Amino acid sequence: MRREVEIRLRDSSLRVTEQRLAVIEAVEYEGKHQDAEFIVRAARKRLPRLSRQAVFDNLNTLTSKGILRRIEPAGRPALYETRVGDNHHHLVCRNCMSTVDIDCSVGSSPCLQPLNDHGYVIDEAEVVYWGVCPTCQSSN
Amino acid sequence: MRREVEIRLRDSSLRVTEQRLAVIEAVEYEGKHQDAEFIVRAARKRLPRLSRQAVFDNLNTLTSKGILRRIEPAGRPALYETRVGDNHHHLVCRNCMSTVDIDCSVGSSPCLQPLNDHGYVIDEAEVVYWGVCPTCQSSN
DNA sequence: TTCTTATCTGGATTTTGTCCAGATAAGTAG
DNA sequence: CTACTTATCTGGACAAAATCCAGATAAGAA
Repeated sequence: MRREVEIRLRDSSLRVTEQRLAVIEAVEYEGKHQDAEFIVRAARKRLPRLSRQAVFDNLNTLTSKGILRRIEPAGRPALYETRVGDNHHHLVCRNCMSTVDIDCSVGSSPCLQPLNDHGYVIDEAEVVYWGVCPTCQSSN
Repeated sequence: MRREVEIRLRDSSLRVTEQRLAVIEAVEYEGKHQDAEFIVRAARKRLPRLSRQAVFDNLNTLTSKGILRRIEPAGRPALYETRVGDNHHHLVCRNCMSTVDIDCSVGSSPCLQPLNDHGYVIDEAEVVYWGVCPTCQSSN
C-alpha cells in the first residue's frame, strides 16, 4: 500500500517523491533480486523521465535507511530486495546469476559468531551460497 | 621457494614466466589481501615493464587454477591471497577495508548446509564478516 | 503562500576490469 | 641446439557499474 510506504519514508525523515515511490514499487513488484539497470527500466514504465541518478541515489538512501536491502555477489552488479530484518541469506547461480532467498540452517545466527574477532566490532555476517540452478543444470 | 612455485605452475600446466612469478611473489610477500592495483605496483618493483593486463590475466588464471584465492567484498575491488584450500572466511573493516582471515566457529562447515537448496547444486558457501577494526575504532 | 533544502536531471568522470591485435618467449619436438 | 607452436605479454581501446557535479525542481515546514 502506498500509504504504508509513505509512513515508512516519513519515519526515516525521507521526502515522499514520485521517483522514490517508483523505485520502491519497481523493487517490490517488478521482480526480486534485480540490479540497478533493471530497476531503472522498470521504474521508467511509470515515470519515463526518471533519471538514472535518481534511481542510484534512492537505492543508496533506501538501503542505508534499511527500507531496501542490497546484495552484492562477487564481481556482479548489486541486487536489491524489499524483504529485510530477518537475516536470511542468498543462493546465487554461477551461470545465470538467478538468486533465491535461503534461511540459515542453524536457526538464529550461531555461525555468525566467529571464534576470534581480532578486536573488530562485528555487526554483520554475510553468507552467499554459490551453485548452479535447476534450469542451468538441465540446459547443458 | 621459487622451485616450489614452479612445480605448482607446471602441475597446472601453466608456463613459468617472469611476470607470473612476479605476481605470485607480490601477493605472497608484499601484503595479504591486497587489490589488483596494489599488486601491479608491487610486482613492478621487480619487473618495471610489467603490464597491467598481464597482472589481471595472471590473477584470473592463478585464481581459476586454485593457486590464488580471490575475495570480493561487496562494492570493493577484489583482493587476493595465497592461503588456499582450508575454507576459512574473512573479516572486513567497513571503514578502511583492512581484511583478516578468520576460521568458522562451527568446525568444518555445518552452517554451509542450507535447509532448502531450491534444486541448486551448491558448491561453495562464502562468509564475510563486516565490522570496524581496532585502529578505526580508536581513530574516531 | 513563502522559503529552505532535499531531491532530481543530465552530463562528465571515476573505478575496476575486459577486449583486441600484434609482438614475445616458454616449452616441446626434432 | 634449433625450429616451431602457441601461451603469454604489451599497449591501447573499450565496457560496465557507479559516483561526482552544478543547476533546476519541488516537498514539506513555517
